[in-house]
Amino acid sequence: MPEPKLGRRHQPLAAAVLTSLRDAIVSGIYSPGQRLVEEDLALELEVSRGPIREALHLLAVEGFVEIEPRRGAKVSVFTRKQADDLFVMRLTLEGLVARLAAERRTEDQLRTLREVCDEGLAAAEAQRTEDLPSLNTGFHEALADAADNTLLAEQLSTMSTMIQWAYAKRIRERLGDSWNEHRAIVDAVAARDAVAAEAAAQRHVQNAWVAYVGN
Amino acid sequence: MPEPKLGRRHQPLAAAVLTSLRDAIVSGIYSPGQRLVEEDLALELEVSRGPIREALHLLAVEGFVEIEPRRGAKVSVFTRKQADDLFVMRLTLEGLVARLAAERRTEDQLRTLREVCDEGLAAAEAQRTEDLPSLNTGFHEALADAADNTLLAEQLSTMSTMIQWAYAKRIRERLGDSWNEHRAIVDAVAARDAVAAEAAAQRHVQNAWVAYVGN
DNA sequence: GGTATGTCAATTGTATACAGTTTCAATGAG
DNA sequence: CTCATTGAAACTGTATACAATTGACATACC
Repeated sequence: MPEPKLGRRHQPLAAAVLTSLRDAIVSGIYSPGQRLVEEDLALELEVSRGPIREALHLLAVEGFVEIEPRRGAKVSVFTRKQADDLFVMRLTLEGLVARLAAERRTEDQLRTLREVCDEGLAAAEAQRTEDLPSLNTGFHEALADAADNTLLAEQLSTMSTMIQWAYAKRIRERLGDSWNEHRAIVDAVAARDAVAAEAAAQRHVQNAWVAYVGN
Repeated sequence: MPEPKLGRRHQPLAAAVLTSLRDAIVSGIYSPGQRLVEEDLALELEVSRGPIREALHLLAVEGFVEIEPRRGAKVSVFTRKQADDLFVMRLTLEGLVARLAAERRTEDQLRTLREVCDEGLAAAEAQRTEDLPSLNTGFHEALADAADNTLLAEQLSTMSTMIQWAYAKRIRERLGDSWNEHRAIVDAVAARDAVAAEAAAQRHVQNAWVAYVGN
């Protein structure tokens, strides 16, 4: 096995394969419903079937692929309903994050939140749209950090990836608008107003939903 | 390979291994922190390392074991905080289920809910404690069915298993009391009162928490 | 002509073999 | 006595080989 194509060794290959496949799915290289044959993928990524298998099964748990015994894996197809179900869950959990953040935040965490938020607002006003996605995830990570619930943060992370993918076709750039909503969350968190924080976070996700779905 | 010990063939061995291991962990046969060596498990369950590996990685995603690269898997150790974090999440999601159920239920679903609830109340009054666990999960499954959000139902299912495990040592039998709380949820669902349903469900989980933790 | 059946290719499920790391203990030096 | 070194054992990560099942297509039968 000379010069493997993906990430460096000894972070297990399966991990590299996992992210590689997930990226390929999310970015649309593999389209929904498409069959994912283990050996084909193995050839393509230049590893043996073992790591591929593991990655596929993990992706099945995460929900990106569906596996039927003896019939193999295929990229998940999302009905509108499933996507909406996901969204409702995220709405709820994002509200929880905001509430917890309001209750538990330290002054340090509040400071970083403010910083990220200001940066985001500045980038939005300056139309530096290429920076907005990473700032956006940065904001939500900071909020999750303040909420201090690792499990919740991980859940939300995969969920938001899935939602992004599920609604990919309909996304209109609204990353600029969202920073005013971010600010509202930060203000509530600063005031330790749990109810307001939760409401603001839910409004935020709600608006994203409207932008994605277009109703 | 003559006469494998676990479930019948052609539901993949990995699936059988998965549930077998999870049961063993939850029931305390493997204690928190204990190392889970692939080959030992393979010998014990009379399969090769392949299925064991897969099952372990899936359990890692579910949160029952932790895997460090090149160092193997061990049963997760739960801090009090992590358990509480889990509980908060469940509290929120269980509330969401009740709310959705109140909004979306059909008459049929309401009928089954009522049936399960009556059965549970009867069993509780008759002190038939051995029937209560399955009736309890039956009730929550029926509620999830009415809520009509598969993803949410699956999430909650694993979460409740984990919580049961995490607090296992402290569980006091409160399965009898809980049926009055169940009834309150059903009434709210019947009246299509989403707010009341959500509140009742959260009260229910909250009480379970108190019983588990003992504060 | 339509349905049942048999055969074959494709693909997954499982086992085994080997290579590379990590761990742990014994040994030796300071 | 403590700490670093080194060697071997244990274990994981990966590859390859084989067995078993499925699905499709062709063929035979009613």
